[in-house]
Amino acid sequence: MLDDRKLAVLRAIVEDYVSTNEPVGSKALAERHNLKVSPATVRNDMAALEEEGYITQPHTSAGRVPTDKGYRLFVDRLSQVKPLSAAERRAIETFLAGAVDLDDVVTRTVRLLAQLTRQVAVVQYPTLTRSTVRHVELVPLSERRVMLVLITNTGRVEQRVVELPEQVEDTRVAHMRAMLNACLDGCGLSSVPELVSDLPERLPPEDRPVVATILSVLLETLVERHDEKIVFAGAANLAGADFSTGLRDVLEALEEQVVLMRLLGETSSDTPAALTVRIGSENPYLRGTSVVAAGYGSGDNQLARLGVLGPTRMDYPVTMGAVRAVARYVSQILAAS
Amino acid sequence: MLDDRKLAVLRAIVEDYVSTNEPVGSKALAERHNLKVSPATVRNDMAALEEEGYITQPHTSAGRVPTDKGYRLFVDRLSQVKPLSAAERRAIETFLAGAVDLDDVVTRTVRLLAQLTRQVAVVQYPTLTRSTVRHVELVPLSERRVMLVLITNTGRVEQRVVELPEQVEDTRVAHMRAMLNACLDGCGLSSVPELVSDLPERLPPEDRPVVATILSVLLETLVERHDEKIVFAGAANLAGADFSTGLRDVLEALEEQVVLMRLLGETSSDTPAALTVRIGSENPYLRGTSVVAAGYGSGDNQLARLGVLGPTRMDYPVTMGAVRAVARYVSQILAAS
DNA sequence: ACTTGGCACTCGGGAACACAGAGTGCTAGA
DNA sequence: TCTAGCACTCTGTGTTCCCGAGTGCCAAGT
Repeated sequence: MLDDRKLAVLRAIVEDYVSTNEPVGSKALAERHNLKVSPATVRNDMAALEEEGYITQPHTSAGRVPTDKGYRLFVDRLSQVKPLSAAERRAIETFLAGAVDLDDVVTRTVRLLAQLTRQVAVVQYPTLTRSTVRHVELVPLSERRVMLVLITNTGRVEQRVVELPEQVEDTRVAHMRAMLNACLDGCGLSSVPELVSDLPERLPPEDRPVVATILSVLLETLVERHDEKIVFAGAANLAGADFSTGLRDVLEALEEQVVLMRLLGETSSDTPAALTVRIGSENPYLRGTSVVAAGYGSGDNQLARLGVLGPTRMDYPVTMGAVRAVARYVSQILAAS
Repeated sequence: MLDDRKLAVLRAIVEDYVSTNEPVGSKALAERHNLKVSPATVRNDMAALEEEGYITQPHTSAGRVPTDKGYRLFVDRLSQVKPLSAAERRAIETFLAGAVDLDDVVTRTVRLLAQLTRQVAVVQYPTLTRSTVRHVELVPLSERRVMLVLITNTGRVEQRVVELPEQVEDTRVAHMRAMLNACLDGCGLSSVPELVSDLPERLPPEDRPVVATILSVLLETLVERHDEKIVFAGAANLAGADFSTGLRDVLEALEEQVVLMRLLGETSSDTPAALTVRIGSENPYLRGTSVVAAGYGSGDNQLARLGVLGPTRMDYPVTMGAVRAVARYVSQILAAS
């Protein structure tokens, strides 16, 4: 049904349309790409492609524009991820190397990605649930208050103030801290509820209410932060582009953690680090945009996702190259720290 | 030069233009506000106001539009801050009361303000320099690495990983922690450099290199975070409004911490909590926008600023009311925690 | 069987134009 | 000092017209 030349025509249409932002006609197409056939032939192919739903014309007697289906075919079969230039790779490396803590890594990453792709970049914070406890700290603030600090192996720090039901001396706090660390150190966060479930029972009765209070806050922290934090950058890049769904909708989606999460998508368990591309109507909520995302994380376990969001009409090979490269570098950084 | 009626005319022009977004003419003005004079008289007044530079006409034979100078006069002398409704106040209270930590307070505040004003809200994190040390924590991560955690009285937590020059046992770490806390607890952050300057000398020689390393990281943290973190929300509200300086510029400014900082302005030392309004060209960098800001903080010392950014054509009385109210509530929350 | 050139057709977008309406400035009168 | 009237000047809108890019289709060529 679709011979090689028709595919070549589709590829050419996508490439031209992406670079010019104007519907591309048969004549211009035949000469710009050396297809070695006449415009008339191209027209026939275009008619076939349109018949199949890969391209469409905005109105009669205008050039053709790729449909979501067309982009999909292009991404899947007609294009190759374009690797970054050496200069770009160096820039990434040096820029990310300067990060001092997890917050900084994430902030730098999202800015870097935005600048590299000239789109809106989105980065999800490493998921708590898949990381492990590195340390639990109890800091006495006053007689009846302690601050609970949870440090994970990804460098993430969560803290909460705990109001204690009774007055507790510092030595007892220190003891509880030792207790907690002995119990939890190195364990996966998802197994924490299980591990602490019988902890109060193993303690002297007088400690139980206090420890129970602390544990309830700890568990609450785990649950609350279960839905993950997401940051974005490069909103200014939206100014130029035009979205079928208004600019307002896009900006609103960016500030809605939940929507953003859905857009980034879940890490598919089989090929965790692979690039995911969602084109136009394939996206939940935001149908006028495309999302290119990838998982990242230290070593084998994927911690979270990052990606960019842009108009359907984007340069997929380049964008995919940038996302993939950044995901890899961030993974390296996290693994090293 | 400007009698009462002319001022009334100016006020009416500002109010009408803000609500309709269209140049306001003499006829409509004379009937909508009961000025008890004829359009012709209003025209004369308008001519005078234009002469003085308070209003201008986009083109001959269109209505008048306030200039920056006109808005300035309106804000300074012709309007009163409009207090929030009881329902709004309750909403603020309940919404902010649910915050669990400082991050949460800031996030909720910025969203609240954006929703309340339908503009872009900007909130600066409480300045480290004016807060005090509540606790310093050293958490051993491995033989040669500790995590330094700094907790301030505003609930802010800064953490850094410190690479030690030599292997250090946990007991020594505990000792250093006690040392540090004895030295710094309750002190203002700005006095930390001074306080720790002679600390190594008071220690046994074998501890000096390690402590010096830790201190250098501590000081670095203070310096680096000196330029403060700023967050914003409500960018979607920009979609409708039109800015003389392109939308792109505004979005770029929002992502530039430095620019944003300049826009919020410094807390004027004499009247710290007062509302600051910068109109159009009074703003550095972004001249097409207005900024309404106020300081906030627990008790007397102003910790940081918050505010909104919007088109010059905004409803100043309402916006100022919202900013003032939110600043007060946040201050309360911070003082209580 | 596919490709090519030719040709008539169809729209969108821009230029030219006219026109109504809103608003102004000015002058003369109350 | 205010008001009424009047002539003038714009912008925005609607209309018309035309050009050109692009198409679909057909018949001829390879």
